[in-house]
Amino acid sequence: MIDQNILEDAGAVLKRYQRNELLFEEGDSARYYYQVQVGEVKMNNFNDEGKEFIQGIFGVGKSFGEPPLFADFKYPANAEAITDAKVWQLPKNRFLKILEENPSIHHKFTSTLASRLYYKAMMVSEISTQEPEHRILRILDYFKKNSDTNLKETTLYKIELTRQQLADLTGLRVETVIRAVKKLEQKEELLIKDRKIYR
Amino acid sequence: MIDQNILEDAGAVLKRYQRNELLFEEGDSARYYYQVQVGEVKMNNFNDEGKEFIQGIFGVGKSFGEPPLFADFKYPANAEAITDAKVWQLPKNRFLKILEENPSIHHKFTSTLASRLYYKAMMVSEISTQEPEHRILRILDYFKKNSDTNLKETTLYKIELTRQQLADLTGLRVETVIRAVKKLEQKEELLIKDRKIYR
DNA sequence: TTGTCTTTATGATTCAGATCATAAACTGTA
DNA sequence: TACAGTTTATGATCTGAATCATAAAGACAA
Repeated sequence: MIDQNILEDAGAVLKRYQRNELLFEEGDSARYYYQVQVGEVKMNNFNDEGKEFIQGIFGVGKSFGEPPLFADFKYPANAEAITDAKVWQLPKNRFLKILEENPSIHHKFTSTLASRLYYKAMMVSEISTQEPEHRILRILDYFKKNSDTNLKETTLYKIELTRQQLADLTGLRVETVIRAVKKLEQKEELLIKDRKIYR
Repeated sequence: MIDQNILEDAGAVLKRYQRNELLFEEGDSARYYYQVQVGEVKMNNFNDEGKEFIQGIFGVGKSFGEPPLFADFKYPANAEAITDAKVWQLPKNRFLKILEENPSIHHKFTSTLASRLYYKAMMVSEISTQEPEHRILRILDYFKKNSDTNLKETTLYKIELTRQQLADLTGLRVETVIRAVKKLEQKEELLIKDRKIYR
C-alpha cells in the first residue's frame, strides 16, 4: 500500500467501479498500479466451461496486479469489483518512479510479492494433494492469520466469505464446500452461526 | 542471479550436495540466500500420504528460497538436490545488504518474484480447473518459453522432465501423465522420440 | 408483502482420474 | 552380462468429488 498523499502527488486518479464491473482482463497489458480505497476487488480466471478460480481478494488499502509491472508479461487473470468500489489508478511509469525514489516502498512491495508467493505455494500444494476438508481448514486459517483485526489464536474469527467464494478459492464445488464445512462443524474444527463460518 | 564475484566478495560459500540430499525443509527458518552453480535443485511438498508436489525446479544460475528472506515466514516447502550439485550459500543479512547497495539487483529480484507469481497463478488455476491434457500442454509451453536456449516458436523443444516429474508438477498421477501424453502425441500436439517429449 | 435474487442445503447419479497390479524397456554399473 | 534401479507402459477396478436436480431459507427492493 502506498500512502494516499504520495499517490495524489504522483497524479493517481480515484476511479469508481460498480459491483461485478471489470477493471482489466486476462491477457491485457499492464498499464496501471491499482490500490483499493473503498470496497473489494477479486482477481480470477475462468476455464473453457466457465468454472471460476479466484486468485485473490483485495480489500481496503490493498494493491493488486503489480507483478506484470515488474516483469514483462500480460495479466494472468481478470480483476473484478466484488462490491461497489473506489480504486486508485496510477500509470505504470509513475509507479516505478515512486519505487526508484523510495527504496523503503520498493522493499515493502518486494515483501508483498513474497507473501503472495507464500499464499500461492500453499494453495497450489493444497489443491494438488489435499482433500476438501484439509484445503478448507488451511484457507480459513490463512484468512484468520492475515486478517487486519489482530486477535489471539484462541478467539473465534468470522469468515466473511460465501461457500461459493470458498469453493472458487480452493478449486472445489460449492456443494462439496457445504458438505465439508458441515463435517468440520461436527468435528468441532469450526463453528457455524447464522450460516456464517467461525474459526 | 547474483554475479559470482559479488557473491564471493560478500562471503558466500559454495556447498556440495549429493543427489536426493536436502538443503532445507518445510517449516525451517530462512537463514541463507541460495544460488545454483552446478546441477539442479527442486522445491517440493509432501502430503500426509506421501504424495509429492514440485513447486519449482532450479537449474544453473537460478536462485531459490528467497521469498522468506523478504517477508517474515518459514519455508513453505523443502529444497532437495535432483542431481549432485554445487550451490552458493550466502547469509541472509549479507544478501539483504547487497540488495540495499545495488538497487538494480534489488529490482531484478522483484522482477524474478513477479515471474514466479505468474507461474504459480497459472499453475494453480490450471490445476484447479483444467483437465490433464490441458495442464500438461500448458506446463510444456511454459518450460519451452522459459528455456535458456532461445528458439523460435516453430522449432521443437526437448522436455528434460520425466513423466513422474511432470505428474508432480501438475498434481497428476504418473499413469495419467503417460496416457495423456500419448493422446497428445496422437493429436499431434507433441512428439515422442526415444521416450522423450518434444514440443 | 410480494417477488426476485442469492445463498445454503441435500439426495441421487455419474465419471474421470486415482489406484492397483504387472511387466517391458532402458540405464548404469559391478 | 548380469543385476538392481528407474522409467515407461497398459489393462482392470474403484472411488470421491463433480454433476444433476430440487428446494428451503434468507436478503433486499419495489
